[in-house]
Amino acid sequence: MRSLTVCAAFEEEELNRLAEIVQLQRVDAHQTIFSEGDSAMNLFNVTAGTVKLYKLLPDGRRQITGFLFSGDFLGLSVNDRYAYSAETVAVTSICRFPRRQMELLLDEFPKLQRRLFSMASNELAAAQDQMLLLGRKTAREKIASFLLGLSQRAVRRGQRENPVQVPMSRSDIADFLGLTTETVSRTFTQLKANGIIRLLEGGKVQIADRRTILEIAEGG
Amino acid sequence: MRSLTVCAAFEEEELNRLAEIVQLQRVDAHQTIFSEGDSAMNLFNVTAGTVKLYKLLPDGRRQITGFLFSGDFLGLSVNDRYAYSAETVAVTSICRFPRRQMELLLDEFPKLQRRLFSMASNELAAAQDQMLLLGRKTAREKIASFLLGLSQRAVRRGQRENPVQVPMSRSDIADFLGLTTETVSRTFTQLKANGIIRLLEGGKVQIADRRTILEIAEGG
DNA sequence: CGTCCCCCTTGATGCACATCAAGGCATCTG
DNA sequence: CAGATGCCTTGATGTGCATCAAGGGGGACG
Repeated sequence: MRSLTVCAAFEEEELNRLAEIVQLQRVDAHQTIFSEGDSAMNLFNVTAGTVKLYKLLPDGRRQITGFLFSGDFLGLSVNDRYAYSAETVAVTSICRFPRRQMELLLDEFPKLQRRLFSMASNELAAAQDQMLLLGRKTAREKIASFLLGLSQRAVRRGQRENPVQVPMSRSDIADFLGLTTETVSRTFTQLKANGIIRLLEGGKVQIADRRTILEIAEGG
Repeated sequence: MRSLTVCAAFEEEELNRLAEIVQLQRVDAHQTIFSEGDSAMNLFNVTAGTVKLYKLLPDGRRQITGFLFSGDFLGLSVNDRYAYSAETVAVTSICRFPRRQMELLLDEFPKLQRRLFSMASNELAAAQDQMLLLGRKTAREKIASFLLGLSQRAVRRGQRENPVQVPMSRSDIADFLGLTTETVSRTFTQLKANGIIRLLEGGKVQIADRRTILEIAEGG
């Protein structure tokens, strides 16, 4: 029960009911949680670690549609199938909610439903930002936006905004931003050379010049 | 009241209550419905015509995040501000729901909330498809996907799937697909030359070879 | 402790699409 | 009806990022 308090931001009464149906599990890095097209049996909540969501084209081209961190939900589905695949980036802990039982709870607690809806709305807004990024930003702007985004989300989770933790590989970043690993690498190098960022140990990135990176991100 | 039946797919009891707060209005082509950042006073439902949603970068670069047709909703907001701008593509009829009153109704009719949630989920799935398109598809694949998407949505609205109605300009298509008008135009010309589509009067496009265009869209 | 492997970086080259430019055609307007 | 205007198409050229290629460094493991 106690451990459940880490299970996202729910309220007292809801928590008790959620506790009855939830299952907490730890997942190693680079493990598939579910695949696109799988029957959507569960809803998940990340409580620690990092998860990536992605879609594939038949020839293997990949688009990562989002990274999830502590507090984020995944598994919302359309007509009972997952619309994307989910894989851990690092060691991760997730809460698993059987979908059927979750739906019953939603009927019982409209507030809960409301919260989920508001989360979906936020995701939708994020998705639109990402479309703007993918369709209209340059490589440099994409990387700047990406770093800022990570930083801002870290703050919302109560972590430090700088240096930014970047737990995913260059290849994952590339597939998230619609670039190649080489371009991602070159762009990092270039931002470093400009004194805008510093690459630290353990996948951390120090934002040395926040103002400039903000300008770059917005197309300045 | 009668005219309200065109206001999307709601149920008897809900409809009566919705009728009290709704306002139907007709809007000319190329009119702004609301702008990104505006205080989100209303929720809208398109009952006829076409609307585009878009986001801008400070230097004017534009990404259209979606086109809306009869039955589609717009105006979901995060922290009371619209996350994008909305503009009519052609003459359009929309239902307007004051947001405050809509929220009260949502509390009263959980089913209504459920329906909105499911719509948001669908939009989210569509947004992820669009990310895949923007990040990883070629111009040819983008155009093929775009035409198929329009065709499929037309079917869902009960219209004919072929020829496809394409009410938006080349420039709008370009900003939706992350291309330029020139590339859109050239790609149409090329698909026409290959005998895969035919360009008809009045912005209609005949899909001559559905199988091939499907293959192209999925990266075949 | 050496070797393998993966990830990252850097360099050289190529190409898909952008940019720049111009002309056609339909619609609008005084 | 002449001129203006907006949208589309087509051609010539440019370029940002992809592709191809190779080497370096760190962690895993025998």
